[in-house]
Amino acid sequence: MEETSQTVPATSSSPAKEEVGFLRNVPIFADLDDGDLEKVVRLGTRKKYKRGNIIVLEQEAGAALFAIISGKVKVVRTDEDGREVILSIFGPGEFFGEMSLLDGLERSATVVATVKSELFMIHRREFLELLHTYPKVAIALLAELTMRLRKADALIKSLSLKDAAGRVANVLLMLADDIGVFRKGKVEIDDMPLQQDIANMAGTSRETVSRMLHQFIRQGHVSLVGNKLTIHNYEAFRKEFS
Amino acid sequence: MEETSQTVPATSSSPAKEEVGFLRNVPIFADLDDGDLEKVVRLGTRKKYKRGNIIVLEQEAGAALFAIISGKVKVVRTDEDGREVILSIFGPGEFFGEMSLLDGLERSATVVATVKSELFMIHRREFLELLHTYPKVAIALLAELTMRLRKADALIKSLSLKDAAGRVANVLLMLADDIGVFRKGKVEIDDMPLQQDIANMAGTSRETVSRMLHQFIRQGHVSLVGNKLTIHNYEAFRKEFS
DNA sequence: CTGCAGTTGTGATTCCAATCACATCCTAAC
DNA sequence: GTTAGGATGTGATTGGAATCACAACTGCAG
Repeated sequence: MEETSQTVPATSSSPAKEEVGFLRNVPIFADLDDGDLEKVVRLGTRKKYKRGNIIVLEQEAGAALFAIISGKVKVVRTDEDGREVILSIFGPGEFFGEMSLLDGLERSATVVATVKSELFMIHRREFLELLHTYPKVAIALLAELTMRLRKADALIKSLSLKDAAGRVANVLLMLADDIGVFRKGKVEIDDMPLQQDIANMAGTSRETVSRMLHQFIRQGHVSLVGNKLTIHNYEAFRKEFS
Repeated sequence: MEETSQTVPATSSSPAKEEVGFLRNVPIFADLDDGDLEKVVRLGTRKKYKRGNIIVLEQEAGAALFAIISGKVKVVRTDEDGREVILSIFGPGEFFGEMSLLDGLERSATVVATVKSELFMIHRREFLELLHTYPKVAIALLAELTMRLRKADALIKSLSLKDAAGRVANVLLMLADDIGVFRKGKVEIDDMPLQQDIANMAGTSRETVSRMLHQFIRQGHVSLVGNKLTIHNYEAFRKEFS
């Protein structure tokens, strides 16, 4: 898949047309029609980041909404002594940065590109306009925030009530839901995160993640080939580690 | 404070007028003017609950928005073996139930009245109408959900990175922010929750909460008289247990 | 007042998981 | 290929907090 941004669009003098495609995968914009999407595209800019680049920094006042065109980012909060929690991992079609944008408070987390990524950025002013012009977007945003709250609540429950095995299992199940490929009861998770990152999502240590993963393998719940993990029976696995 | 619902309103045939008062304390309705508030009041109904009553039950499909007129509720999720996490505690002016309402999914938590409470309830259909009629409400709701996400993220960080002392301190600080009275660097929290409930917010055991509370007292950070806890130096306490 | 259910305080014990400490394995660069 | 840095596997040790077990206190009901 190569960029073809030099292709001349048929109906407009702006270099849009096929650029609006990625916006259609972004849930909060999905309801808009082509014309509106083009307007949205013109409100923002594209930005590229290399693996490890910081996209937004905790405590910065800046405010913009980012949508991921390609790549992957993690949203983290960090300790005084450098230990980090991963609050979310986002991929293509997902967006972030809406929080300080909606309430004007400073950013509460840092966002880092975990691989080379291209993002679409809209500044606060433009986004708020958008929100008022297209109530649909506001409603879609409500749905998205709701989903995130549900996920956050589930994570809180897991962190509060489960032991290390349960918390690691929970992360695997979250990954399955997010990026897994379901096929006949099995789920394949290509492109597993590093064990350290799993640990930072599960609120445990890297070593414990390693041990739990192998425990799951010994128990026949999952198998791991290279970077691809397979959960053999999603329902059974979920049930065992609620 | 006695109910005076039989007082005849001056301008309307409905028994509204002084009933709209409580809605003004509800952030998502705060921007509406008197006339609109009266309409809102007529869309819903009042309900009373006794201490311990279940207001909404996890996994129910039902959908309604509840605003608290008086009293206090806790939002909990429960284990197979009965252990519970408290996700939030809400008091007068706060609302809940918007999630399954916005995304149509089943409820993900149970809500229980912790004291005698009176609630105002609006059904899904009416609320969604409201959302479309008054975009202001949608925007205010976005702000509220954002705040809840911030709180959830902070809790996740606390649960992931801090030890028992830090997590209990964190709950005290949350309570301070929510219901504390600030005066010259000190914060008084009247009406402290049960230790068991603090434990269920901090992801620890009741015994540990007891020990940590006494540790804080020995260290001079807080004092406890009857049911009132005082944090002697909010900033210092926060800093020590970030 | 008496009693009882609910709440809290505190020791003793147990055990899970963090940490420490390496060995090993990978892969990506040279 | 060789090498180096990152990532992972796994034992040994330790510590923090859950759990168990009661005692003490509190308030409310009768």
